[in-house]
Amino acid sequence: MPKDSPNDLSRRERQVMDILYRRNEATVAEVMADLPDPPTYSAVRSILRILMEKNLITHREDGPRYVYLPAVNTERAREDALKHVIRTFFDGSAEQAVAAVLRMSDTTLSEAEIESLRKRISTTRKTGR
Amino acid sequence: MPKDSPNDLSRRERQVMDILYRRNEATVAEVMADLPDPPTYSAVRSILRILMEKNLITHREDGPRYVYLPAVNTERAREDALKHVIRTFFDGSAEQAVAAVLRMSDTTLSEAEIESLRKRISTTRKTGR
DNA sequence: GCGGCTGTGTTGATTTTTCAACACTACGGG
DNA sequence: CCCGTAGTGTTGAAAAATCAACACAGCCGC
Repeated sequence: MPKDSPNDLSRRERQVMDILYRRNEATVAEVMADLPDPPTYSAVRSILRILMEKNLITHREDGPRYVYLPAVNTERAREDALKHVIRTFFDGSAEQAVAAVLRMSDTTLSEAEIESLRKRISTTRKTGR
Repeated sequence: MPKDSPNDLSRRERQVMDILYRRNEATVAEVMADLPDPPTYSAVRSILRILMEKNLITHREDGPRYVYLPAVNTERAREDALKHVIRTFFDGSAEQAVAAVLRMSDTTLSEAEIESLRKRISTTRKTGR
């Protein structure tokens, strides 16, 4: 079996990574605030330290404190996440997955968004092989 | 923060759940075969036992052995997985997520699949608000 | 100047996860 | 009939993850 990076993370590590992806970047306090069943400040910092050691995140200084952010290309992380879901839940079929999203989103996709997707699909169709 | 069931699982537990979702059901041997860095037969059974205790999977007897399968509605699990990815990586925008899938899948989506999506989108457009 | 905040650095205990070992049962072949 | 194989049930040890405590530094207001 190929290795599957996000699946190598522990529970807390994954929760923290998700938060960082969601917020793009965050301070310790922000991560802590978003964690379910938040542990102490110290504990959160421990997890961040481990993620640093694994080179999954970096940090920059923002005045007096650190701001943490994912080390990888966000684009890449997104693709990996989508691929994983498609493979795990939709038998590898991107089409099925898209169909499911559309079904789920009936009420939330705006006219404009749908129109833009229609255009994109037309384009793909022309250029696709 | 709302609780986020799949994120409550440990590393191995999640790996096993993913395998079960992917295969729909599996024997211990099959799960073991699909696990990265597979531990012993016993170890795999331990994880399955724990997942049973958490009511995340069930098993049925197939002749001499057990076949394990996810306890929940697959449909529901799929939606949850998609929602999680959309929320975590696409800022909650289903449209962006779909666009990313289409971009990724240029070469793998067949004409027929694309056509069927176009139809689906037209429909959604008519009935959606 | 100095006490209180807010932050980081580091260490060690606790808890959970992960794993393997062992005992036992059922079945099929020689 | 007896052995080997292929399973399950159960237990406990080993490793990893999780957490909290403590020490220290900088800054701000009084």
